[in-house]
Amino acid sequence: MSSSLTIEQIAEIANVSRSTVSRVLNNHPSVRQQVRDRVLQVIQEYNYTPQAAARSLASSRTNVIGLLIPRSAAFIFDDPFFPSVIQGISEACIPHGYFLMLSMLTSDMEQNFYNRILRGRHFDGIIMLSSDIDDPLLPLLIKDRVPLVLIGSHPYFQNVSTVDVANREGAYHAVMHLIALGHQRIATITGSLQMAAAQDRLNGYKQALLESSIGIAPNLIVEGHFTQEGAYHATEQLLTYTNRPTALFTASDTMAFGALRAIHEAGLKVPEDIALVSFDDLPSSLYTTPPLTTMHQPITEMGTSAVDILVKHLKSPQEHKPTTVRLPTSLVIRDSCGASAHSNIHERS
Amino acid sequence: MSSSLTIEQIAEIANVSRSTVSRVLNNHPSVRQQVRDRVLQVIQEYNYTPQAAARSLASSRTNVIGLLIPRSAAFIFDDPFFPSVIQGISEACIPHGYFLMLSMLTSDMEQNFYNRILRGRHFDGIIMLSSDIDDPLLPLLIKDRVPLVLIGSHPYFQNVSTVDVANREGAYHAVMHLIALGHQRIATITGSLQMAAAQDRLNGYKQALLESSIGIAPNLIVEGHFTQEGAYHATEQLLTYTNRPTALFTASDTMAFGALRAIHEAGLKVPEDIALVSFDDLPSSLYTTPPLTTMHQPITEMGTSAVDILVKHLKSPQEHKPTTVRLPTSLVIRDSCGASAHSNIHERS
DNA sequence: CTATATTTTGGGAGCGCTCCCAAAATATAG
DNA sequence: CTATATTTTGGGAGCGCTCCCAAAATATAG
Repeated sequence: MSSSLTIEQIAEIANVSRSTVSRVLNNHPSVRQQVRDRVLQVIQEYNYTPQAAARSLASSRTNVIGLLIPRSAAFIFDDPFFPSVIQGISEACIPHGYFLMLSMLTSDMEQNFYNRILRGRHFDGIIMLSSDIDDPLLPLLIKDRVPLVLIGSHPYFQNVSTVDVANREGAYHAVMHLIALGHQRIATITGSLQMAAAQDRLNGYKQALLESSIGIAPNLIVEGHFTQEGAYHATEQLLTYTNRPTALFTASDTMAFGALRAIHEAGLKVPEDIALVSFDDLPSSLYTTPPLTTMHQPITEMGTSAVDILVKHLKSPQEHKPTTVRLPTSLVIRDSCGASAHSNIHERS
Repeated sequence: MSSSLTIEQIAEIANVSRSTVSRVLNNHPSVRQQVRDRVLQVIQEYNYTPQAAARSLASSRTNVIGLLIPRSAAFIFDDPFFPSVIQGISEACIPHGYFLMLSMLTSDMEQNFYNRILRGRHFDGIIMLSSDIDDPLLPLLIKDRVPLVLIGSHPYFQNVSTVDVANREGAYHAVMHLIALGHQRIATITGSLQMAAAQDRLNGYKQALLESSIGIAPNLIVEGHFTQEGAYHATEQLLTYTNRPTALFTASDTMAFGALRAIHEAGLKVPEDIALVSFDDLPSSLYTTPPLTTMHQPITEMGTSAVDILVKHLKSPQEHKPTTVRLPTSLVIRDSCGASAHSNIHERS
């Protein structure tokens, strides 16, 4: 790579000291306008950019945010939910002047990661996505007071900044919608119950049934692990029952895709034979046959919001308090629930 | 964050010099085994990790690879192709000890990026994905001799390491498959013709027609911009013709999804009314109605391969020569082409 | 044994910044 | 005008490593 000038050389050309150039670079106010302009002009003319490593070493800041997803890359990209969050995070980093470092790890690598990356000070703070409830990394991060934002709340680490949606309430409304359409025998395919979001959505399902005086049938609750394949097999199982469910709530759109496939392959129709409501509102849920009725969650905004919280923490660490943001969900009614007369109505939840 | 020891302190504890610890950290051979063991034990015991910034400053290496995608994040994540490549890259970085920095930029940010990131030496080398033929960044990178690997070949910068598939040949075989099934009136929906892959696939389409003595009808070639929406509208247009095409080749699976939607909405059936062959073999192409016949390309391996080339370049820069890898494609025959008797046969191309 | 070659180790210098304190320049008060 | 307060600037020190050269330790030859 072509070598660049150093701050010292820029200073000499602009006829000021190293310190003054540094002040200009860091927007320090105490530089005369006239001097500042001259320095900026030299910087521009010589295309100078300070070297990240030198800056980091001197200031112990990196301007890098680590995105930590304790899952294999294969798993992450099976579900379009993750790319959407990453998009939100990536876009939000730019205006704040932060860079994004992506780390996907399986649990066996976590300890190693912790040492190499975190103690190596590769970044200033971490956004953690899709962690299991008992992920061993989380207590370590908290103990070491690493600036941290979780996407998806955690049941017992309360003192951490978190961005989340109202999972229980959302699931509750989704299932209530099916009940309002007259369904009584409603199955659910849950996500990995290791994850808080899956538990919360299952609880919303149960709450809706109980409040409507419909009993909870354990055999109508099947774990689908948040994957298409998992949901496919779960649906196959549900369809073997002689007393088949008339409606299904899947805890993610990706699982709805798997469920649809199993239902079609069984020669059944959605929503006529089995009504389907899901959770996520991924872009592609518009394009399934039939298009999905699904609980919209603002996935990209979750990413953006996490960056905003983390950056605020990093910029003024002394006045930092753990912040929790809960973004709203809203039911998007399309064809899969059988209420298509009301097509495209959004109900806030 | 909790503070860590420095190399100097580790050296003192292990009763050796700073230099010896450094040698152990960097696997330098000239350290007595006994001393090496003692140092390693101290490192382990005190959980020491060298600070990335200090290392970079002293060695002018960062151990970070930049993944540069000159597209908006929204565009990238519309097409599951990108996540798959990212997955391959991300997984390949780990065993080499490199970290991955993700940069998605729209073209108006490129100049700024170039200065801030590249001159700031945030990384040792770059993998560039999905660049337009006339992307202004590419000549800059080449001129500055930045270690670089392109995913997707470039028509006139020949002297760059590249990972690619045989796009023209793949498209040729895909279209030949339709011709072999008896189709004569075959349309194609192309990607952004700004991109080499789109041009190559279009050329493969043309070659197949010409070699089979089928004329090229300009109104059967429509640009779909590699997006679902673009292909949806392109298909709508194709379906208005009184002399409708009997077969369609879409240059990406994501575009096939859009085409399928338009065809279904027009009340037509695939493959009965219109046969469809596509390019990519994304995981979800298995789950469309009907499942897609599509030219498989090893997307994840493209990412892995790019990392391997780049790392080899970085580790021994003096013996580096631009390397080109062309990965094979193979036709996966499912139902959308109407040849389902032969279902699941793979033809190498 | 000694002289020489080889292996192993230590420490100075330097990478390019920021931070802090003191000095210089300038503004303000009287 | 001078004395003092305030703003602006300069430079030393230091961040924690690697790299290089020279010194020390050890192996080998005779």
